[in-house]
Amino acid sequence: MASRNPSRPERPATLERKASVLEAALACFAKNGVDGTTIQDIQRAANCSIGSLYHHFGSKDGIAEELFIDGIQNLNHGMLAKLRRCKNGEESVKAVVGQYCDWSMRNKDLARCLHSRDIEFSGEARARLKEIHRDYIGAIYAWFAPFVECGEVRVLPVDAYVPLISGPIQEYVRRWLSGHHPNPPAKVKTLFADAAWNAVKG
Amino acid sequence: MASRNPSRPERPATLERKASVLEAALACFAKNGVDGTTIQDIQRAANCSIGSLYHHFGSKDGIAEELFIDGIQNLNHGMLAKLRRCKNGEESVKAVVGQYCDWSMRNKDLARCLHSRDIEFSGEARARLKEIHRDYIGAIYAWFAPFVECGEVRVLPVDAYVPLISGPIQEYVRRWLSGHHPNPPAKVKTLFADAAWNAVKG
DNA sequence: TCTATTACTAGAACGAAATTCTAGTTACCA
DNA sequence: TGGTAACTAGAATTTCGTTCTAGTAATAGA
Repeated sequence: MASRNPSRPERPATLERKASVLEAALACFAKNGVDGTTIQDIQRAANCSIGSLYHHFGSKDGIAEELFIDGIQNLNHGMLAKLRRCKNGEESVKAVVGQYCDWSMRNKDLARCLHSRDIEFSGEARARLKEIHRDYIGAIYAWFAPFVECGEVRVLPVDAYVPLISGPIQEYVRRWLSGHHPNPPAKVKTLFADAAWNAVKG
Repeated sequence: MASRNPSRPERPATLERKASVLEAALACFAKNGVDGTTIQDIQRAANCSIGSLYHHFGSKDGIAEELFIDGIQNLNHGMLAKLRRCKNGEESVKAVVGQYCDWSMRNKDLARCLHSRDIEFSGEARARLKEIHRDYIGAIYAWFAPFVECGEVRVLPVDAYVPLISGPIQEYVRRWLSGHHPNPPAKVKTLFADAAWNAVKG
């Protein structure tokens, strides 16, 4: 998309407009889901024209993609920042659960967006997500590697760690977000953190 | 939908046709996702007319709904059947994990359908699902209640059991189905079953 | 300051895909 | 054997994402 890789830099007002569109879109997505909101909904909520939307984002999914990617990066950065303040494996594992729980409660709409499976990612976005995920997982494994080496954390198939540690809290949050049950995840945070630690401690 | 609540009973050939449509639709959904397949795709694959599809299912989502509901019921029945052959809490908890794993591997396409979030359920379908879920959860809790009472299984917030027991295997299967990693869940089945038991044993 | 370039806005036109409508045809029951 | 309702068929309509065309406005370079 030439329009999204301008040869001349963007104008100052552009960032503001994009941000306002993203905010409006997130509100719409939160209310009616991605598939349930039309371009017109977003257009009206953001007070801008169709042309403007397509100029900045290229497509409806482009908007969702940007929200999704921003959201994931925000979540990832927060997680790594939290981890770096931990002293050992136990603290780290429990921090992962706690941080996921806290972030989801603080960013309910965004969390709902990350859980929704109905964004048709473009090849470009898929590649970007893969890269983000690779970097993130790399950083996470690098952080935990020493704890595994010294025996504080069990040696397991690599694909097993994330489901064992984050699976329960993710599932709980997913159910909470979709209105399946009313009890916010704060209630089970430490319970699930303990369970996660039990599942992977050496 | 009057056409789906006929005042006169359905004809014998109807079930057959509906089944062939569902089969064709599942194949399409598995290949291109629910959003990625058109009514025409299904129509061609099932060798029937648009009118016929709408007569029997009311909408594209109606087809997806029926697959989804059939799938969930199949999964649930299998689970309960398996549980009833267990002698104690430990066997039961581990059976839940194992059965979910086995079923997902045996019914990959259906499992993918159950994990997909892009079916827009009608109010009617939502109600039906709620009812199915209520019955199922009721049966599950009834099965486990004695083990909790005798202390073999821990007392926990009710909403915590499912995520603690099934969260990890569900997350693992989800990642496997979406091609995130290539290792089939059989590899971690007993590992996750043990973890589940550890999380809830008394 | 003037001018060329390009970001940006706007909304009408277009096209694809879901759904509805109309016109039958076929099976079953009285 | 006639009436009724399930069922089939596909053309017409609608909805909605996207593209196109025609501008306006900011900025860089002369």
